[in-house]
Amino acid sequence: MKRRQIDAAWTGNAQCQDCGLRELVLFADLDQNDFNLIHLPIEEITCETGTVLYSAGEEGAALFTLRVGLVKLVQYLPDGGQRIVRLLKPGATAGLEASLGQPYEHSAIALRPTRLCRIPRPVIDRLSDETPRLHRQLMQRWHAALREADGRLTDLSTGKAPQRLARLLLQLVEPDATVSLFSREDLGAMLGITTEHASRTVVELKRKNAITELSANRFQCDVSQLRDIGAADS
Amino acid sequence: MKRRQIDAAWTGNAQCQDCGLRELVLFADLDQNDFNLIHLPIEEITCETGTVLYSAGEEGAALFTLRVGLVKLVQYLPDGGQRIVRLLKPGATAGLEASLGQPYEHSAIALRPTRLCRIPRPVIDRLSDETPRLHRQLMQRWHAALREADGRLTDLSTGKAPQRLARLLLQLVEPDATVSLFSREDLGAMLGITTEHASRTVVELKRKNAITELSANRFQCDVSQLRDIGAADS
DNA sequence: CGGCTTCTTGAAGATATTCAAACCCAGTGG
DNA sequence: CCACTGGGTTTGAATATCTTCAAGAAGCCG
Repeated sequence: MKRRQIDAAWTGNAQCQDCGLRELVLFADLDQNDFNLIHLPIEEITCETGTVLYSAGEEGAALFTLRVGLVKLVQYLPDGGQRIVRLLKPGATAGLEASLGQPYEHSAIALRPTRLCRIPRPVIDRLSDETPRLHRQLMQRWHAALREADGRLTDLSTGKAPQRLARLLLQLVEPDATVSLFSREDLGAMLGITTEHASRTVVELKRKNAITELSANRFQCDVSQLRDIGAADS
Repeated sequence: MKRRQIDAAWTGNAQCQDCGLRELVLFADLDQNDFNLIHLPIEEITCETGTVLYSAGEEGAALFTLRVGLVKLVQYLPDGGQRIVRLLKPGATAGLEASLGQPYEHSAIALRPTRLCRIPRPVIDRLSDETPRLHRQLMQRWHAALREADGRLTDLSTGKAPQRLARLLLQLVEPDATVSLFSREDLGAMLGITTEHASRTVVELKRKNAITELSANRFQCDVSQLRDIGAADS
């Protein structure tokens, strides 16, 4: 897996006022006066699978809003292994710690081609001082992140491997009942199992026809069967 | 285990300005003017092991700051089992969701005799509107809760049972190298293993003399050995 | 076509679960 | 006082699940 830093992937300055995701993103509540407070460019970044948005321990210089794609937050374990701590979907925020002046706690890596907005910390600081409207949104973000984290524990770290995988798939299905899966290594790091066992488990669900491989790592899901498997292990 | 609701356990109204934990608690940054905004009583509550502070799904009417003791936040699984999502130690905050007007996401239950302050939501709302000083603290709380949650995943849901238990013990040791443990059932719910296996694992650490039972559920810890066990499984 | 990585498969052994039974201990009532 | 009871804990044995190590298959890229 090639890992590129994000320096070269600049797309252009964002037009937040016209953002199609206004409802979703951090600036949902801001008005025109608030936008006038922004004096630093908010970049819109496009990057491909494997791109490292930031690394654990770095100074938190910016915060990211995900527009398209999928991003993993990973923490490295004492023994060198990695554990995926959270998955970010469009509308989610990465690097919230930055808004508190803290270094990043995870490494953020794109799992698919991804588009996101990079909001420099000074912008957050400025807005934070001037408008309370941002606070509500920031808190909501913290809250959402925490729910995600709790859910990861109850959904993806509890029960047998097939249950966990089924629940993960249910979190990832598109409205058309398809899923793009990522590498078996990442799957293992998500579910807390070995790469090999992740592979076996995928095969097992395929054998049961709970999922059907359409093309490389794209699957058609039998949602109701996945729900059965995820709920109680038969 | 008897579970009492907290109605009867009222100790008195808190004197926040004089609070010995000012550094630790939510109101650390407030000044006299801010305190004047508080028009509802902040109760100081004392409760014993097993007391339910609040239950998942209830309207979030207040937020709690833990002064003494230990509190578990549990989420109930689809299959009826419970998983302990977080452990709160003195200085931590329970029920942050309340400050966003959301229902509680967990049930909070005391694992030991506990003292805490109950801050009604209107107080938070009022202060939130009037003083930005509270925001920083609230964010810090969210941040801390999130770190806790992430840590639970990497420390206590990864690796073999003895490793997990060792790491949990290290989180709980007092300065004098002793630990008060809770029930085997709760241990299992923390570590993601069965009650029986939790029991066996405790016995195993006792056999290795990594811990020594002083009295019922009080142990003397060999911290350095626990660290070894927690790091790599031998 | 190599050479590389990722995915899959196999088999042996380690680790955890399940179900059942024994145990301990505190509280109850005869 | 002692037997009885009920909760939580411990133990045992059989089984299920996961890991480990090793090797083969399948893709991908130069």
